Amino acid sequence: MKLSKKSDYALRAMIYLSMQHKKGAIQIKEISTSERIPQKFLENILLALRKVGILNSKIGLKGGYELARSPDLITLGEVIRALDGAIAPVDCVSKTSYRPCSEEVTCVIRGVMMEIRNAITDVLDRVTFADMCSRVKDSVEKKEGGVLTYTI
Amino acid sequence: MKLSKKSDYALRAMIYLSMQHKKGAIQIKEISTSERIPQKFLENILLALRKVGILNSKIGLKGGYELARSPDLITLGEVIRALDGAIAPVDCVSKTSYRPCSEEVTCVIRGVMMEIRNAITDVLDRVTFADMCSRVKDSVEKKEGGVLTYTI
DNA sequence: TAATTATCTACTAATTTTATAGAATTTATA
DNA sequence: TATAAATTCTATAAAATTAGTAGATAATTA
Repeated sequence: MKLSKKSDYALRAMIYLSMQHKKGAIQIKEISTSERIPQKFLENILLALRKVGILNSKIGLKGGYELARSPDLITLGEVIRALDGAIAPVDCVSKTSYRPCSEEVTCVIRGVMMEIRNAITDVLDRVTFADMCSRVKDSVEKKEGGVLTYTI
Repeated sequence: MKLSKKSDYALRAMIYLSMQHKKGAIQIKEISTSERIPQKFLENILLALRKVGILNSKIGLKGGYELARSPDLITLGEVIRALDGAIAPVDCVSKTSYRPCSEEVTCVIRGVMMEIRNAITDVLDRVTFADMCSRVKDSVEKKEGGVLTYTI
């Protein structure tokens, strides 16, 4: 029941990009140093997000990545699915990678896992990166002294 | 976000034992063949459940395993934690294996993961093996022809 | 005493996760 | 048009976790 490093990095990178939305392309290197994510690993992650249409990229000098859509139209669930595949705890209750379990007809574990999957996706498919930005801002404002930096 | 084979096997074995509650010790071999679980693997699993006080065992002829408590006093969460450790998607929101995340003060991912952890444990710490037994029985009754066997 | 059953210690195999290497391609701009 | 800077692509490697196995030991019953 663990979030992979890959998805964790992806969420952080996505929050970073959402905070800079509409400010042009951001380079991998900038994200990787700011968020302390191994650069080569982050390359793979951002590439995957581009391939599913969450990010746009520009090659060459002054190139980089930016959101393909407004942050309020991208959910955490979409990002996690792009990297880790199905969110469901067992495949027999997955929408995106359904496979029947061995004894589906009377599988009672299935019922419980379905409840859990729904509970998880209720959160992940509802929360957008616009929400995450608000939370970051709230979190920054609450800090005494009002330092201008924030960390994801 | 995947349930391990180990936990899946454990749940199936526990449901099997719950269905036979108060009928004396059940041998590993019987569970392993009925539920199609590799016997040696199941040994490890049942041993782990005994060590945390969920099962009792008897060695020797006519020995075997049985529940240490009534099925309505054992939750799915307790079993999964015994085998896979923490249920929380990231350690910084785990009750049982808490570790601060790198930038906890303003970690907004933490907030979402906390919601998810709560959603998952709401289910897993509420549903007991007595509930699972009822579901199995319901599922059997609904089957046309009323075959007397059930499969988990 | 013999058969049966859990227990224990220690592996091994397979899979998944977490990266890394290096060449190829594209682009801005001096 | 050369150069530097950036993504892209293909491939591999290292590490960690998960899944499963082997075989000897101890306890119990009949």
